[in-house]
Amino acid sequence: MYDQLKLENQICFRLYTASRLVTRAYHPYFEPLGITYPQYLVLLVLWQQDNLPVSEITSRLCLDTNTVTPLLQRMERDGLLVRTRSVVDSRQRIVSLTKKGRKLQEAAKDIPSCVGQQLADNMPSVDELVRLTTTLDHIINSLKKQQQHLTA
Amino acid sequence: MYDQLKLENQICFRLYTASRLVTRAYHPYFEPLGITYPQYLVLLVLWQQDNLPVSEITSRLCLDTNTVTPLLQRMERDGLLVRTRSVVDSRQRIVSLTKKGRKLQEAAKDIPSCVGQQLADNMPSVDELVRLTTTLDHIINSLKKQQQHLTA
DNA sequence: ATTAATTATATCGTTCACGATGCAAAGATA
DNA sequence: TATCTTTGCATCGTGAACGATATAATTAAT
Repeated sequence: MYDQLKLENQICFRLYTASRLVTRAYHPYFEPLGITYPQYLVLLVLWQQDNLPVSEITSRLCLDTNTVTPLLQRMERDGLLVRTRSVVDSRQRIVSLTKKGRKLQEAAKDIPSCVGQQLADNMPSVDELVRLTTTLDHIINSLKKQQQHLTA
Repeated sequence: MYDQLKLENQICFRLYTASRLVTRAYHPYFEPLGITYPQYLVLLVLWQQDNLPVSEITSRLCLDTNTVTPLLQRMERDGLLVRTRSVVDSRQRIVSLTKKGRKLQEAAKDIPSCVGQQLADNMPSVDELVRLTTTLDHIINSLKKQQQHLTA
């Protein structure tokens, strides 16, 4: 039995599990709003800056168009946004929030603190969450560089 | 604009992205073996202890049967394992590795260190990875407790 | 021993992720 | 201007995740 193949020694498994459980913690808050977690991420981007081309959304979320395009199509179907063709470059699709999509921001503004509290509850220190953030950024930036041939 | 709704302030997004990118880092190693990341997790469990009921696998991976059952079916289809009915409790399905599934352990034993090196490369310190592990365990255990009504 | 409740797993439908491929518009080159 | 390449997005197929529901076997209760 190789020690490095034990489940409890896998950082990847911890990341994978933590990510799933945290997403699951958001679910009860999303359900009444009729959105999913990835849709929430798209909304976060657009609330911060509206009228973006698809490429900008994929870039900010580190996702590819084959994930984002269908995601945006469903959100358009649900009346959260519209996708218009750019006038300057008709290959580009400009994504804009509808009134409904913009209005959701108000309803969502308390969600992060609610989930954050759940996380902080059994947490030794707030400092730990700060360090977590820094470490995750290291991992993300490192892997983004190494995988640029895939995303760029 | 609410600060707590900015993408760069979301721990959840970092976890989600880090998890995806790390999984993606494993992909080149899995492809020649013909397995996926979740299938690798199942193999990790079974390499550690063979002949487990489905419930034990779901429990160790923090996944539900509606995810694991199809996963096991695909792995059985690919000849990595077999699912037999328990004699003592015929509701239970005992999952056992085939020769092919057991043999993959040899081929996989160097994967963790390869990916680990990629991670450690742009990492300030090894200590940081240790703290990450601890923090993720805190999050996982805390959320597992809170979400027990869903998984148990 | 029936009936009722619980448990173990399976099925179904929807929504991601993502590799591979396609296609039309824009830009570069000849 | 014709062609060649690149870019931006879309489509397709497969494999997860997961809520909801179903089914058969075990256990508990009457």
